[in-house]
Amino acid sequence: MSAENRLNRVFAALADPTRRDIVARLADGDATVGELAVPHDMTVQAVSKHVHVLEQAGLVSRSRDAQRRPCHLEAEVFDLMTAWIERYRRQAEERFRRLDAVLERMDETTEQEGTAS
Amino acid sequence: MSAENRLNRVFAALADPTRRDIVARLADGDATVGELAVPHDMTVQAVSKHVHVLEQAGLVSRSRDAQRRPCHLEAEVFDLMTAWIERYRRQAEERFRRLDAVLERMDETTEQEGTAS
DNA sequence: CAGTTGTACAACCGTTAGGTTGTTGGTATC
DNA sequence: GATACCAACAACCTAACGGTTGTACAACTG
Repeated sequence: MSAENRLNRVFAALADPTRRDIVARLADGDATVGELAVPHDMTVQAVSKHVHVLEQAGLVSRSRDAQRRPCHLEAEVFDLMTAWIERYRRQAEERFRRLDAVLERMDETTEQEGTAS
Repeated sequence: MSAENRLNRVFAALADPTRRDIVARLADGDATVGELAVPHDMTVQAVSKHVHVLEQAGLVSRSRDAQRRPCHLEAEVFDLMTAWIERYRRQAEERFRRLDAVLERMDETTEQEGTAS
């Protein structure tokens, strides 16, 4: 799957508060769908769907323990997001830095009007 | 607006590749809706909707320049996401660290007791 | 074996999201 | 004032999402 597609799924997965709750719970330890469903006011099936979304996003993996299928958080996927975010945050900050420098120069020579876009 | 709601909107906003493209473009400098629409194979109205979503998420602000309304990237909102992500990444890593310690202790105990089965 | 538990699958339903077209509103420019 | 331009608003369509119910299957338990 492309990085573009992975980003789509990861961001979309974390856009839902129920799924963020599930991630938060799994950060504290593995859990089954049934256990994950307890604190949520919805059916186990609905939680199962949410887990499936997290699985498709690569944020959760499942194993097999008899009839149980514990969910496990794959925290490395977070790196994909932070990498994307940091890239453009830095780019924006770099731009601000340059813009500040320009404005400073304009202050020094207060005779021309700016053309900064 | 609650932090929960802000997170919903920010993650959902960045789940769309068109909107991530817009953010990437704006990291390089402010732009109008018309300019943002050029590289995208869709109508200006559609791009306008995407910008509106980014605006609601707090990722973009607009100003007024005659009949133009330039879009400006508000990169500080990224902090909200990175804070959430880092929190649970660290929690998961801490859990792994403790688990590793437990497993190490179990290895030591096994060696001491010899446990010939 | 029967019964219970944990989970998955399928069908359905109401709401939202992403896109279109058409129309309207400000703001230059002629 | 007439015209052209940028952008917003409204209505509409289709597809996807988040939830439900019902059924089914596999594995433990009695």
